[in-house]
Amino acid sequence: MPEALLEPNPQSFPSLLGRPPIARCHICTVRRVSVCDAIPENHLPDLALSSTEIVARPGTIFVEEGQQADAFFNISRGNARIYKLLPDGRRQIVGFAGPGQFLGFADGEDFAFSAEAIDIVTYCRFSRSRLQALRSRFPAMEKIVLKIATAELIAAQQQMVLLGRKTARERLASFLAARLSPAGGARHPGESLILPMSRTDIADYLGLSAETICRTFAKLAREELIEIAGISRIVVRDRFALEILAGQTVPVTESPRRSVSVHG
Amino acid sequence: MPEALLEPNPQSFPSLLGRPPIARCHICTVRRVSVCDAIPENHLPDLALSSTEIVARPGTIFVEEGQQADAFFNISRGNARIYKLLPDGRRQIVGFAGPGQFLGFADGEDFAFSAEAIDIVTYCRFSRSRLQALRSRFPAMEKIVLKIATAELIAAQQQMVLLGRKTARERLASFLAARLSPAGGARHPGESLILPMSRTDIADYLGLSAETICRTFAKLAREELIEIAGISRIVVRDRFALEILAGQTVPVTESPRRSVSVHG
DNA sequence: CGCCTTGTTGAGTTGTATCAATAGGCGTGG
DNA sequence: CCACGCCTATTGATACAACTCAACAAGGCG
Repeated sequence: MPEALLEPNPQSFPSLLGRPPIARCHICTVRRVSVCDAIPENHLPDLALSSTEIVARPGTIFVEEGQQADAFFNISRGNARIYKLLPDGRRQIVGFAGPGQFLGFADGEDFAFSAEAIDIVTYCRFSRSRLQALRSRFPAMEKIVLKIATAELIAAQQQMVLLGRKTARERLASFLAARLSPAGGARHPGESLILPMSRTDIADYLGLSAETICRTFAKLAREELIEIAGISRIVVRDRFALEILAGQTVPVTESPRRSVSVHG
Repeated sequence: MPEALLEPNPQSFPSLLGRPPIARCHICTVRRVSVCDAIPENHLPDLALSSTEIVARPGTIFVEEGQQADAFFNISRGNARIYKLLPDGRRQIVGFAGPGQFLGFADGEDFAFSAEAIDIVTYCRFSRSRLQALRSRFPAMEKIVLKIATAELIAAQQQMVLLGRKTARERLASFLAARLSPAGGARHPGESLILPMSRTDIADYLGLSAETICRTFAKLAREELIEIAGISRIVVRDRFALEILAGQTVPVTESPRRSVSVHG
């Protein structure tokens, strides 16, 4: 692995990446799309001093379910899987976190999820008390945090529909459709998607087996909705068909039918 | 239906229930377990004037997915199903809301869920702007709202594990276990549960068919984990076995195994 | 007392999981 | 530069949990 930046430390380590910490937030590429956007430009040095930048190599578990929830995290580079385990090891991935993603919502004392680096992940760690202080000083941050929690809740409910009521085909279509550029955006004839996670990760996210993911990818490719352009690159050939399959369109106003058959 | 309180209005209607509105919050039975707990006693009249109390009869859809999200709701009596629909009518219930429950989190302009009364539901409606005003005046409310959103997010992630990775048997056990009095509480030899929702509701909540719910109830009863003491009353005979089945116990610290077989 | 909705049970089907074997990528070392 | 080893992906064969369809029972209400 050509990671000149990484130390022998087996897990992860604080890193200044060669820059004075006080300027870190000024040059942060995800600041404007993260919680940190709540902090005015002239207070960025405070923000930098309130957090620690950490690099985690692939496979590093940097948040663990059951551990004391004493910090929040903001990912600046790379991708992580967020998951929960059953006692016998069955895994459900509840989300993937990429650049700009805020992590750390906890109900009680402990984290209810684990987070593991998929590729090389760089993130900032805020101790709970430091973030608390920032939230008091900058009320905008309180609002942004609530906004993030709300958005995650809505997304989680959407995922419940997927897990509870969609077929394998519909699940994979939903997964791909959600990763395309925002709906209504430019409709390129073939939009390319990079999937940093493994087939097993996708399976554990969609509540399926890795084999079913493979087979369903292959089927969608045979039907020319997508093209498998590499192990982690998918070209979307028919975005419209994919979105219809995903069933994201708002249902018409009509009295709800219960327990509708999928196969009828 | 012996509902002397209900008017001919087919949907729902504002109601003062014969009391001056200004005193409504003082006598509210769920105030201390809801967002309203953030308002000091001496400001309760303001709270009462900021909201409208409404009664909805069974089957009334009082929040509809896609409608403009211009209000929040707090249930004071009764039970509602919170659900999302797919275009062909398949339904996923994302939660049941009972007394004290706060509703109305929305990401964008519109509600992402519908809410329908199961039994007679009494709720208070706060227009978005009124609640905004209250949140500005009483910072404690902002904190409570965030706390509620966080708790819902954690619960939603837990439900994703259920929908994505548990068997029918485990799902039903989880459903029942979650409805028992808090873990570690008094372990009555036979705790009685009242389920206000139908088998079909339970099915749409657990991502199963109504038939599977019936059969699984029957099986758990044959094995004497529970007793079916009426169409909506379940007596839990072996709480411990139920909780083990549910798999709520925190997993041991161990490297996660992916895609573990359930049947092996 | 009979209608109508909801719940229960049975029989058969099927989507997806499991088990198994092969193929493909990629880094390491000869 | 190619062979080897290891891990992930893919494809095939089979099994089974849960679904669908269907018939009947139970309960509530007019």
